[in-house]
Amino acid sequence: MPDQEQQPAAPKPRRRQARGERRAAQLLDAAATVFTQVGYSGASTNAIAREAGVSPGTLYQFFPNKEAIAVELGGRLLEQWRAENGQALSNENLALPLAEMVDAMVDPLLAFNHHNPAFHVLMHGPDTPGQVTDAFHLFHGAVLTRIEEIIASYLPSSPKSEVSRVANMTLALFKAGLDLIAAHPDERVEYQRELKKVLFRYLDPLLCVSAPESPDSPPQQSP
Amino acid sequence: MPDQEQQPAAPKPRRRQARGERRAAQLLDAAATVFTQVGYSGASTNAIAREAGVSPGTLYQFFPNKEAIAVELGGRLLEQWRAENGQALSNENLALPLAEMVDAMVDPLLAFNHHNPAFHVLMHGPDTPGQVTDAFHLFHGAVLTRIEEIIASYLPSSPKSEVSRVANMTLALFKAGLDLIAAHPDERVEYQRELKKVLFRYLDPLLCVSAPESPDSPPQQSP
Amino acid sequence: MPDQEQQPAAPKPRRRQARGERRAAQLLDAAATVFTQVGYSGASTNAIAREAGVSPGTLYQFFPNKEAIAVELGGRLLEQWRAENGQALSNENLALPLAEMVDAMVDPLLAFNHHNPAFHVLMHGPDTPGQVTDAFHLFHGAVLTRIEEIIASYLPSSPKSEVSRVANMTLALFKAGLDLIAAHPDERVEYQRELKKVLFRYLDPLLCVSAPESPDSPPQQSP
Amino acid sequence: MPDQEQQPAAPKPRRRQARGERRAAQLLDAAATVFTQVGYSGASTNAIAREAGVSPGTLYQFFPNKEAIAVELGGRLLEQWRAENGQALSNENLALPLAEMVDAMVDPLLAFNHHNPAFHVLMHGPDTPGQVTDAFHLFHGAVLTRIEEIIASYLPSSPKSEVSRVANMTLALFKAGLDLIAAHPDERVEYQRELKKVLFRYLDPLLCVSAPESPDSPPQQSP
DNA sequence: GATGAATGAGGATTCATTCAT
DNA sequence: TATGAATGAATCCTCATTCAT
Repeated sequence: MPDQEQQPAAPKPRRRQARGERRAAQLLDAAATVFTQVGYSGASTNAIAREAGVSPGTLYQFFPNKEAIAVELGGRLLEQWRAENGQALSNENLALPLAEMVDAMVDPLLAFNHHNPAFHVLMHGPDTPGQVTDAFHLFHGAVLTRIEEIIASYLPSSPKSEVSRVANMTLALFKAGLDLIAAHPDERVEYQRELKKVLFRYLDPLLCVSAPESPDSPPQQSP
Repeated sequence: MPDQEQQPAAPKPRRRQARGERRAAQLLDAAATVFTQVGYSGASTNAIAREAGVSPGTLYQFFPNKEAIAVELGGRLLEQWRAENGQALSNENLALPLAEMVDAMVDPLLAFNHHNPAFHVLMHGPDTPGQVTDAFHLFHGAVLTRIEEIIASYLPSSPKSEVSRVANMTLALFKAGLDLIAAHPDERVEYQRELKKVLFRYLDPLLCVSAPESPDSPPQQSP
Repeated sequence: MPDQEQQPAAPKPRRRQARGERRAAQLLDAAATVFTQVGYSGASTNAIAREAGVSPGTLYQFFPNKEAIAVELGGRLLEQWRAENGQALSNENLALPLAEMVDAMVDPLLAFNHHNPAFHVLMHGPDTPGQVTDAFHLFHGAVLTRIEEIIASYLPSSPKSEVSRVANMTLALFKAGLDLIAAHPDERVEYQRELKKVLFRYLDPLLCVSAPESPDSPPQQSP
Repeated sequence: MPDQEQQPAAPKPRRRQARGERRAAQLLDAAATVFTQVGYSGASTNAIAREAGVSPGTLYQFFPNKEAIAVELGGRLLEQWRAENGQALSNENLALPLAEMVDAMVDPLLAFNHHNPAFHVLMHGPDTPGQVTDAFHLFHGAVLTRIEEIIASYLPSSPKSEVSRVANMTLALFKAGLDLIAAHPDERVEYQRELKKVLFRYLDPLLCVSAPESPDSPPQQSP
């Protein structure tokens, strides 16, 4: 009965996994489903357990509370995203022209969101402020940090606060697009195109200013 | 126990109705406060009643359920918005160049939202889908319709579906800006400026194409 | 529909009473019953509500939580005790010789406890430390304070700390007697007598020392 | 994986039993710790297992239920007490004058309780009657029996029922003292002295009456 | 109209205990 | 034998809504 796990350096990695790891994953799957169906506040831990086909007690063997489920689900989505798309983007895309960069980010992200609708839910969090503690800040923050890195590479001479602001705005625009697509599933391609327009047009002028080496940037904001 | 209230325009519309009207307003005020503090899902009808200084039973004398409160609050906000800003915008602004138009819309809207934070809450609705039935569709729809009218006046030759899409996107962008400002209250002016950039840059190219009669379309944001 | 209550000085005593006051009392009665049957930790709020013939929600209209029930029940018992026995003891008994004083206190207290077995429960509190917060400290403290007053009147020249210690011990002895009687209901008179012996013999020598005017106090502690 | 343990008296009582014995002891230690911290009702079997560093399943391999843990812990405490103090007291002390007898019992008992705070917990049991079945009756009974023996030796001519009653009262007084010391840890010596006063004064007159053969009964607490 | 009492299903979470490995 | 997963009823408490007064 060998452990699936291979961690040569860790002497006692606690083999609480075989069944447990599977259950945890099962529960996260269930949580993703329920979150998607009824939102975060609407999701009851009992409903998640039921969806996972286990008893409520079992859920609490793996997660100390509802928020922790969201946290871990967010973590898993992030990992999954990186596993699927991470490497490609990390390095190469930073050199791309903006239009292609936007394509290279938005298309896979929207595809990912399409296959993992819980992503959308976690990006928004509950409408009840005060419950937006760790779970969503973590997730949101992780995404934001990545965007900041990318933006920073395009705006190397801008102050940190502005980079941060542009990143925040970019993320907000993306979320807006996510909402629209969720609200108009039959116009997903159109809205996807529209979203990319928004992002491109928002970011393009910013880049021209701080990247004067590209001589023919269409819009000049202030002549 | 004489009524303190003086409504010169409505001479004597039944003491009861006057008092009732006041109660309803009181309750809507309370709802706005509570919604702002704890969000829509977080707001309990009991809390709203308490905030209004009345009993839960009284609340249900004026509103059949929690959602109806949101509906009416939305209606009242819309009315209030029109009363304060409506006329000015309705006609004159349609002729403005885009940059000024964006200013003329965004600034007052953000100011309005600043003074009526429930606006923000109602624009988003609960994170629990399925509860987003009437209340928020109504409100959202009302706002959207107005935006569609404006967009349509700028894009007279575009098909309705595209006008609608652009309006939806515009509204979504505005909501994104609302979120950002709510999340970064100390950078409100910066984000306000950023939001206007986004809107202007998104809309400007659309207009150029379909409105060739304005010769100097290349954006001049602030002359 | 006149208010039962007569508070001439209070202009707005809130007439939330008629039914409510009755329910609250009902709930306290039920709580007393349940506490007596299954102890404080064993008493579930649902069980108390059921015993009172109301729904759990109703209970929470009157008491914010389980502990508050204990607090109010303690308060009510104290009031009831004072109403029934207070005046008599308050002043006159302080002049009595100790043996009569002990009789005058222990007999009515035990009788009271016999008719209000929740008294016993509240004197002990839950066996779970950390839950012994307000509810039981309040009750215990109220009883203790009264004992301290009495003890102080017998030991006028003793330092406060010693008075307090003697009072604490006296109360502890009384609680011990309470336990014994609860554990041996068929020997109540015998244990009652025994308890009085304990108290008398414990207190008598203390008094002699500080009250040298009583010449023939049987035990002399140090010859 | 050699056993660290060395039990010279039991040469080789099965490796398993040795380990098992150790586990049980481990669990009882953990139980003592947890009981002391959160009381009997507050102690969850999971918490005990965790404190012992084993899994809940393991706990149930040694004890059929929570109560059994208390029973065995009580047994172990009794054994331990006997091992440490038993012989000395058993025979010799019965001949002592009361004052010395009280010293000879109370001091070691309080010391023992100080080093084994679970003793206190087990003496009281849960505040939930009905759970006070075996576990606490056993423990309490064992202690009581010993006290009865001692009392009986001082009251040889009294009826059994009275001996029993005096023993019960004595035990109750001792428990009261335990409580006081637990509640006032910084006054432990004072309360210890006070407790001995109580016991001496309670028991002394009883003894004089039925034991006239000791000529100088009038108490000399410390010669 | 207004009040506050009443409801009862449901929510998150715990826990003694059992089972599969 | 030890583990940790699994159970499910029970706990305290909340809330939208209704009802008697």
